[in-house]
Amino acid sequence: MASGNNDIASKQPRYARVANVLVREIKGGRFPVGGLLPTEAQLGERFNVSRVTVREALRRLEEMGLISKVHGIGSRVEAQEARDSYSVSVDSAAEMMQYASETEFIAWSRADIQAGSAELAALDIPTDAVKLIGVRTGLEGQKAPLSYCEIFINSAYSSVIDEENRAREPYYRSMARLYGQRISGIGQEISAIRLAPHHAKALGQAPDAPGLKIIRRFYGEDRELLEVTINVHPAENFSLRLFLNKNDV
Amino acid sequence: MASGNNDIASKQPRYARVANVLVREIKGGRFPVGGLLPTEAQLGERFNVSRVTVREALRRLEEMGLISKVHGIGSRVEAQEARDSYSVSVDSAAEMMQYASETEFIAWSRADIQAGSAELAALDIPTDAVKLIGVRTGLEGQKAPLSYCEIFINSAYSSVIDEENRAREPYYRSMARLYGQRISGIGQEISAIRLAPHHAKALGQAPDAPGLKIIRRFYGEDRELLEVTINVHPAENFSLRLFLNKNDV
DNA sequence: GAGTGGTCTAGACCACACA
DNA sequence: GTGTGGTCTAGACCACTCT
Repeated sequence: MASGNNDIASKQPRYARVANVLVREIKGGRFPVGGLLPTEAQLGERFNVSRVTVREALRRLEEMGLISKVHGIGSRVEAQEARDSYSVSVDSAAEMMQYASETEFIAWSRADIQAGSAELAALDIPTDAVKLIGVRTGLEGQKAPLSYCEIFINSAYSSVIDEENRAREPYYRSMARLYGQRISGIGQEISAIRLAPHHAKALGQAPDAPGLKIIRRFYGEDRELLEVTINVHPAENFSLRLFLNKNDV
Repeated sequence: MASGNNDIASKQPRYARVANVLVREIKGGRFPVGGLLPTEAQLGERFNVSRVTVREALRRLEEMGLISKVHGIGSRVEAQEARDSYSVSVDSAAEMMQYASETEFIAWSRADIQAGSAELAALDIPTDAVKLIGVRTGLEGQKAPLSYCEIFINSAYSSVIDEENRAREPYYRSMARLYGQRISGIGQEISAIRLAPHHAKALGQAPDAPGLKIIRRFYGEDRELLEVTINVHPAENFSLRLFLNKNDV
């Protein structure tokens, strides 16, 4: 067979046609979830295209989350409908967290907490942890702190805390440097609260003023929980912005 | 040349070796941001691999956000460092927004607003819009509403609003059905507020109680702003959860 | 060993951007 | 027109999984 795209009534590439047919057939139930697609060779024969073209089509299905491929096994159907997937792309996790690069954490107190304690259990922290309480401020002693922080660090990595009790970079980044631990995922839980007296005092706000509370969980390679942070921001000068880009599909 | 991977001291595929070298060279400044990479043919010659292999390598760089490809032009260097990218994967945009599937929006009032008015300008809405005010409730007349809503719909798509002034699905989904408009991106802006009297009344809360305010902007194909929603939730029974998965890289 | 996906090649034509 | 990336083919060997 020559090359190019000679099909009738077709302006789209061949792999797209193959992909579309397969998407429709998966949606229609011809290939049930959990089952295997025909082999690449069989699909090539069926659609009269080369294996490379079949693979290009399957790549799209994979990106859509419809199938996964397993070496030596085949292409497994994972879902009947393409997932909606949105991505947050930023230059660094720090930027996503909206740490201005010129902020600094100042710890006021430090405590070691045993796994199983009520406090850790409430936060789903399964390991021993070091708890730091403090505030995040702009650099060079600005007026009011930006947020009130409680930080729990997995004891296995507690050496990222230096004696100075100040930190100009997030602890998970220190972990990456010192232990080679990379962040594999971040959970965020955002809610509004009424500032407690100690929050209000630390932030220079009126008691009972509204505040934004953000709990973040940082997970490492093996879904190990590395760090949990609780940030309380005064409502007045803080909002969280996220832009989610729809992925292909 | 035969096939396979005959290189010395190399267990990784050839495209990976090509990709690694290029990543290092981009990082090192050999190919400046904004400039073009050598053509695929030139790279194939340099690394002694076929063009298909070069393309596989460039595909990786593209996924890392290091380059973008422009048909007829070349491969443009976009960044010196791989971006951190986190994705939110959910079954639907509705789930991401944490609409329980059993909620319903009830509009109390409707108004047409001209582009350029102060209200629209404050929200960066460039077009005429229809403004709906109402609440989101659980189905079957539950107690208190879940949130107080203001919804601005681009006038060009206002026919998604039915006369009943109730909606069991998000309007952007109706747009997809009626106009074929797909959501390409979503902006979220989250802040804590003190409930205004009309919020408190609608939500059955004490005045001045804290609340979570979420402004969402829904963009269509051409970055056209389709819909803006403002949701105010009582602090007590609402928190926003997001899980961000680190992408490859 | 048999069968699957993973990688690779050489060569070809098409679609797009720019001069 | 010239040159780029986009798509496609036929055929090949490698790496993995299962029997």
